[in-house]
Amino acid sequence: MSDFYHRVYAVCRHIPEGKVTSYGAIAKFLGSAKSSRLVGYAMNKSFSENGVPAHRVVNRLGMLSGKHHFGGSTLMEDLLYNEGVEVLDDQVQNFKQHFWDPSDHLNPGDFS
DNA sequence: AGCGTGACGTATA
DNA sequence: TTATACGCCACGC
Repeated sequence: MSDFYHRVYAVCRHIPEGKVTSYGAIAKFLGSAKSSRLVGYAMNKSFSENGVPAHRVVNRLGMLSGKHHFGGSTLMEDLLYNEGVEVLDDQVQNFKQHFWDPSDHLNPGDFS
């Protein structure tokens, strides 16, 4: 639980369906605001983990920057769309509306 | 123990 | 406004 990766996974698992968040938001929530890249890096590794909805994590623009890592198919879009998130041209529509900020719903102490 | 890496984010030109 | 540059830092080799 003290591992950065593990904390990232934990936060991701808490993302509700139909919601998305950003790498930066997660990084900030974990206390390493400048380690947003690590979050993405961690997501990559998350494929070996179970229950980590990596498709609900996009960059701060709501862009599916990681879809290429989902096999290059529309899998990521499909997953999101299936949860009620509109996706067009690799971008989440109404991103602000679907955005879910960890720091607004989770207690940082639970991840210490 | 040092070096390269990256699904980001922000600052400049 | 679009394009490029660079800082960031945990992880794996």
